[in-house]
Amino acid sequence: MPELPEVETYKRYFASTALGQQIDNIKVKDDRILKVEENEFINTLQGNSFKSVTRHGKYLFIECNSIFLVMHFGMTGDLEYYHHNEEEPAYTKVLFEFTNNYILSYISTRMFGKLDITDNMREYIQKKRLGPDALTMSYEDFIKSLEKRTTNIKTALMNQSIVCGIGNIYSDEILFRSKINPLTRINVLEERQLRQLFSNIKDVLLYGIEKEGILSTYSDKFLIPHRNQEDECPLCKRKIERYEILGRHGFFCPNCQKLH
DNA sequence: AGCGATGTTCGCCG
DNA sequence: TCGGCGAACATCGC
Repeated sequence: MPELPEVETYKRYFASTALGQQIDNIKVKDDRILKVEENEFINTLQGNSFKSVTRHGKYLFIECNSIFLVMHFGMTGDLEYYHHNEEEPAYTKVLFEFTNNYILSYISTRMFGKLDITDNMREYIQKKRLGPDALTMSYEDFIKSLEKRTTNIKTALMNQSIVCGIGNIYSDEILFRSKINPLTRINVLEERQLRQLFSNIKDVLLYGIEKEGILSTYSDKFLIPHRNQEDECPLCKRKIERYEILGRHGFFCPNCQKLH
């Protein structure tokens, strides 16, 4: 499921369940999900406990034994914490079994997620060239990130090196609320628009977190409930349009989001 | 049955 | 080296 609001929801879920639990055993059901060698992965974590969890964009960094377990969820990742008497969730790739008889399942239906290990969170973020976290960045961070870029604003918002945490669905929502056409080149945006955009990034993501990323509960005033069906614009009632960019498809209102 | 999918990475080109 | 772009990746549900 995950863009930033979903990953923030996973973070809170993790914090209220697996955090602080001692890892009794780790089962790797499919080692293709691991970015490090399986033995190293297991030996580093087993016997220790999760001390803290931090989110940067769509990544979670979980402190354990003075290193960090890095979780990324791809398009179809999930976490489930359950009692060992209960059934193992479908598409479980890695199981963390705790001494309290509970188990955390790392789920990845389509294998796009990844688990990694790092001893330095900051270096890891730098090495992957991840931009500032979309939720916590300042306006100055945002502007600095966009500098020297020539691409369109939709591509920029989805580029994790520019801003970290926004994907296909939320970028559409943010642009819709900002009344900016997705194909607008960054360099033609005026300061007023950039400030508006920045503030809408925060508002949309915060709303998403409040809703725990459950799209079906989003207000009808949002673009999100009108995706996939060629619906009408919740503002002007004209037909929204489907478009394609970077091999992804999105939606926008050609009337409210004019290109200039 | 084929296509699309809330993501990242890699290789190519300028 | 860097930015932009498109294809590849793996798998399942509609």
